[in-house]
Amino acid sequence: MATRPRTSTRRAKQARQPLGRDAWIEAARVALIEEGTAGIEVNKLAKRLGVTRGGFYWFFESREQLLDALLDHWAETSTVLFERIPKAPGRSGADKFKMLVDLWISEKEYDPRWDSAVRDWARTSSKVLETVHEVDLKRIGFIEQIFRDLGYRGKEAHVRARVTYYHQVGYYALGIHESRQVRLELMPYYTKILA
Amino acid sequence: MATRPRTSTRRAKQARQPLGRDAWIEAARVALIEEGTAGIEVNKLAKRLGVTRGGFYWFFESREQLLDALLDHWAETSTVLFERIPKAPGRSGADKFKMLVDLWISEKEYDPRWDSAVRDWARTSSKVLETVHEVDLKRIGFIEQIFRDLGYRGKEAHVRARVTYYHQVGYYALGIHESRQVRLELMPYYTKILA
DNA sequence: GTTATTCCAGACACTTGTGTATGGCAAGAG
DNA sequence: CTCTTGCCATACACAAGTGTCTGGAATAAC
Repeated sequence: MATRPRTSTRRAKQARQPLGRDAWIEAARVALIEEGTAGIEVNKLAKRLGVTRGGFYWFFESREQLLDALLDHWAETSTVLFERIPKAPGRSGADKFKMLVDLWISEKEYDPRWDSAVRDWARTSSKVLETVHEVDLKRIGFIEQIFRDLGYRGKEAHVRARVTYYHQVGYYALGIHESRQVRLELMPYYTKILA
Repeated sequence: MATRPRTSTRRAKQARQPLGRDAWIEAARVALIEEGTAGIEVNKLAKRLGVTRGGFYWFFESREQLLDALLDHWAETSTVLFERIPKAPGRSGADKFKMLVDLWISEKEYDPRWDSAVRDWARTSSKVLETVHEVDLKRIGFIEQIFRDLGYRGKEAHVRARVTYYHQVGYYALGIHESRQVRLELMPYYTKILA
């Protein structure tokens, strides 16, 4: 009665290294970026992690609960990068604007795909949409502060912040992949127009 | 042996009025907007149309073929609105810019949700992404022409067209719903900054 | 060295979607 | 009126996903 080779089924021959709740969330994040919410399937995530679904329900009650956790994760980590720019001590308005552009162009700390994926998700989930709105308003507020430091007042600072932010969101929404160099070449024009 | 009330099962008591291929595509379009590609299910569309899936496979070989038809439909009808603006006879650059803003704000001919939905779709389908890219480039070309009519030259016209277009895409991507009045109030600022 | 806890494998029942096959009504052609 | 063609209902087979349950291995606790 063919006993299965139980031991070698393990994720490697390494010592036991349990996944933990965060690993499932991270896998869900990647899946969301690559395939959208429809791609977040417990089976697929398990395969991606090199296990079966067995352990999933130890961490989460349901797939729905995983999605909630994923959204929370995004909300927690998506405003910090913008918040610290206007609050940077001893920097001029021009410096801060440059910091903002760098944040977007370098794409090191800020991952636009992560952002875009959540935004897609929001289009079909009012709950997610609400969260995204809150984050957007916070970010625009921070950018508006930058334009105030540049000397703009009132509504003009607000509209300039909007144009800047919406433009960037649109850029990512288009799914363009321009080289870093091309984007740097266009930067002076952007600076002239916006700031 | 309980014969079913066959006659009254019909979509109404009206005379027979077959759906036709386009009706299925239109239903798919609505479903895409409301729920994304995952929401495009043959069963749901049938329910929406008041029939069963019986007739679907008379028009389409598969669900996949419906999606292809839907993408084609979008590509065919999504550049025309932009194309005719720069080609409008006897209009100044300022007029044309205003026509562009009107096209976006009125949201009569141009349905931003239809656009956004396809863009979301493109994020997880390279085939769709390709089509969307082509459309975007065409549109930006038309807008660039408007800025040339406004007197801008070379790269500046190009970047201004980009900022304008990307900003608008971003605006819709954010899923904001501002009143027409609010948007009209902000318009002078936009005009000052962009044109 | 027991014992308990943590995490995972695999089988099961259930649900929901696709595509096929068959039969039948309705409307126009003859 | 008859017959053909267009369009739809319904039943069926199949595939794929979710959530539950049971058992078992690996590690930590004692």
